[in-house]
Amino acid sequence: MDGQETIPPPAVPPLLSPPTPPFLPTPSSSLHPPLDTQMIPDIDWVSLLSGQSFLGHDDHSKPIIEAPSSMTPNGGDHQTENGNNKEKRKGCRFKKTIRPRFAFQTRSADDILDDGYRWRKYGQKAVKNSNYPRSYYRCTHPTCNVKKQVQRLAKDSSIVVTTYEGIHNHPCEKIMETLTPLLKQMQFLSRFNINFQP
DNA sequence: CGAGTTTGACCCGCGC
DNA sequence: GCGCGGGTCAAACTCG
Repeated sequence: MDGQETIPPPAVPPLLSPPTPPFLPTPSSSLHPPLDTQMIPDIDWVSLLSGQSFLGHDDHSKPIIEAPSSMTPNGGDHQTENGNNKEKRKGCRFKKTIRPRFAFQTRSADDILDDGYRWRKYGQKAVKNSNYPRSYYRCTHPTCNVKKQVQRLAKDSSIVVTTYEGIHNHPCEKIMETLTPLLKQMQFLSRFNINFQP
């Protein structure tokens, strides 16, 4: 091992039931959490929202699936400077890097669960042994390279399997939108030394 | 008009 | 070496 962690990959990623979907239970009414998801009580939402890693800071926060090597172009940030230069894609695509990856199932009518981040779909593929296509999404934040795959279970079409790859390096927009006025108000009130005591 | 989606083509890794 | 399957690109298209 050359210093790199090799996480034993599940040959076929088992579709584990969730400890935790990383969708964010924000107070925003625009969010539509899946109908049947479970939350991990100990998840570090602060770290998650602040864009820090929430994986592996403790035993209980292990990702559901740790995939070993996801193929990411140029270590994850792949931009062809000239779109027409397909030759550049040769050889620099699919560099193997280790990125945190985890999946979870949700029972939902919607394929896309609103996790508070903004996603842009960049592909869709029919998957073998499945009637449902797999959709590929990328975080729209300019410096963030998190991806996710969304696919319905062939056996149970009401279950959506979402696989996240990478960690957001920016706060969740929707939560920040919601929390910012709240925090300002708290700051304002704290000036007058108001204690919130029961 | 900009942002997001669709979709066919392309590329790569892997198993045989 | 070849074919298959999965992942990504990018032009065309749609939508607000």
